[in-house]
Amino acid sequence: MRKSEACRLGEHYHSRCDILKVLFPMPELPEVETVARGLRQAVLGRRILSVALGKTDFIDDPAALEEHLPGRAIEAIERYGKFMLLRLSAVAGANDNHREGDAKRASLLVHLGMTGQMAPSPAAKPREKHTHVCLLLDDGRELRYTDARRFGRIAYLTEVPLEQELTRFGADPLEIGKEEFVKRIRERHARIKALLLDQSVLRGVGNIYADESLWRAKIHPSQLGAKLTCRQAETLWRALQEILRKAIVLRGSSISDFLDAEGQPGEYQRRHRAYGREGKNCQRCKTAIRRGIVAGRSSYFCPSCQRAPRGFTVLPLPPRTARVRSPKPRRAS
DNA sequence: CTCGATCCCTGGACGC
DNA sequence: TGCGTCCAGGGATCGA
Repeated sequence: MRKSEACRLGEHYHSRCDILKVLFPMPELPEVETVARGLRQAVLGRRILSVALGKTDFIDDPAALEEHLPGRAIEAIERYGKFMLLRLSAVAGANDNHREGDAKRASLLVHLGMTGQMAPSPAAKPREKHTHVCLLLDDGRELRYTDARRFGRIAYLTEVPLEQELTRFGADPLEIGKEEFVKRIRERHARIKALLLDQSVLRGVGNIYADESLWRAKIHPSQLGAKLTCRQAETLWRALQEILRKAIVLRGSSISDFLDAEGQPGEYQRRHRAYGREGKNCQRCKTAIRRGIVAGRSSYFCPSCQRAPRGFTVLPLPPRTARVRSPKPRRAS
């Protein structure tokens, strides 16, 4: 239940990466979609034999995992916003329907938080540091969840609680229609950046793709939703969809540092136009991209293309030291 | 309704 | 080289 050193799993650190072991620094919709697709290919149909847990403070009900996962097969893997949904079979041979839901279908809800990773691994392979959930599969592999910061979340949910859980979220940004999007944005007085990040408005958008779509649509993150023109809101809708679709095709945004070995991390970070580009030129107008805090998050924007509402505070550019930023000279591998 | 502050947690960046 | 400090960031929560 709590962080007990006693139930800590292995501390070995091995950084060989399979194609599935990609570190996404902040998984949003495209990254989660990428992981879900990989898992679908790798573990669909496998049955869970047993469960081993490490730290469990990010798991809703750890005991429920140990009790209810063994014996179930992974029947489907879906993405819901930034969540992955592992659909599990009913327990084989159990047909006692007096046990409310427990023998029926259920799901494992997984949120990767900031640093979560989920990937299969040979059971014999030493567990990486911060591995907190290991699901032994019927093919001799383990489906492992590792998460250094434990900002993620894992929950075992039967059908009704799952439904209740999912109703808290807004529309999928790739599915929402233009009119609906425009309406939802323009009826709100919050800042557009806050609205894009609000999972009950849209599910799956995070800091990177919010900034990228706002840059593309030439809208300042601090602008109020209600103050957008219909035209602006429509442009934003289109920008958001195009960017998310492209990012999925490019397997999301990962960190260039991690691009080594045979891993095929995302490529979308190369396409970032605003996010993380403070001080660099806007690729439309050459003005230096700036940073400010909106909705409590770092927000990157072009002060020229994206006109700020009155009273917005831009953060001063950091001292430009000799930031040659050579990507880690070399690494013995 | 909306906002900001606070907490969770760790690794990486930075300063000395 | 090593240590201390600061900070990011998704989300929940609480008070203003």
